[in-house]
Amino acid sequence: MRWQELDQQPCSLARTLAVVGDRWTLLVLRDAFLGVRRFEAFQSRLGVTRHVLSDRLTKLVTHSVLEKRVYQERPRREEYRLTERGRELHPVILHLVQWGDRHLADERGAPLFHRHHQCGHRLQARLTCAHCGEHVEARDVDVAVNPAFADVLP
Amino acid sequence: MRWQELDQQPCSLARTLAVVGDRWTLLVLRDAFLGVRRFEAFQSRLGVTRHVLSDRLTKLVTHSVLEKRVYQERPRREEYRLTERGRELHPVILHLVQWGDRHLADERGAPLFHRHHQCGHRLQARLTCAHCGEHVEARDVDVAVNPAFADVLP
DNA sequence: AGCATCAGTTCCTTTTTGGAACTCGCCGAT
DNA sequence: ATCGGCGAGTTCCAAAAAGGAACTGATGCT
Repeated sequence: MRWQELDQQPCSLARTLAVVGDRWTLLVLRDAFLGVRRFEAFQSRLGVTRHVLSDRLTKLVTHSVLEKRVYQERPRREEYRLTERGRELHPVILHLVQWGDRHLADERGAPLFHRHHQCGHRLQARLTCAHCGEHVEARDVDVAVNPAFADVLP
Repeated sequence: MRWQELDQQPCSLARTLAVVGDRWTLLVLRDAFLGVRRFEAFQSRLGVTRHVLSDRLTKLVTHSVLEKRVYQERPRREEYRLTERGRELHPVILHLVQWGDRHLADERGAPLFHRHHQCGHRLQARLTCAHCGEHVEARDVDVAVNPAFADVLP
């Protein structure tokens, strides 16, 4: 299979990665969550080539993760802002960050501190079940094939 | 910046992506969570080239996300199993899957159904604060630079 | 007129992927 | 004892993506 054909797979992870799984894309989103909106700002913060950045931003706009908004006429300039869809990717980034904080930090600890605004404590992310509210781990999840996909999935 | 230098960045997201951010890596982990352990099985399910698969598995073992375990001598054969570190990446995959379920599914719905074993309901993942238990969204998180990194971070 | 800013684009080189075939150790059947 | 098969890779080459640096185009500032 080619990476380009990922969006046609009968798998939500594959389809999602077709949108955000390219190199640099999640780093662009990290910066977007930190408030970055302009091309130049993304470019200088990430150090990614302008070519690749342009490609990633365009792709994110195509999939409605970011939206382009005019912030100045004459000369016309546009910036990129997270959409609601884009904000829904926040848990993904937060869990990736916390995994790095736990396993890849040096003696100085995590580069950034995350605090839960409402309770004031250091944020430790947990995945819970929206129905019962309990903490969920990999072993607590039963996976079943949707019968509508029974012909293409094992 | 080159993608290879990502692991030296003062950012946990960048460092984590240096481990799991390459093409195919998260799909390998998806299959690992579904119980796949053998090279041939990963290869035929993913359709990725053997070359790339070999590279990704080796990298995941290097970072202790998977471990290699002998399951047969003569001829010696090894399989790949998730470690505790690897299992901690489950929330990342689950959130990516649910984002795809919500935004990229066709009329048949999600390809896989996830059920919370303990409560029996369809699993809807939520990120909560381990301290107060409340649901956390992007806007509820205050980010601050760790003073130990003040010289290199804005 | 000349320089600067921002958001890209263009051109060319270096890395990564993709695809297919090949290796190695061993087993079991002919 | 040779032949084919299995499992886990490795090798080789072509195609695609990323890296680097310079260039464009509209406009505003001095």
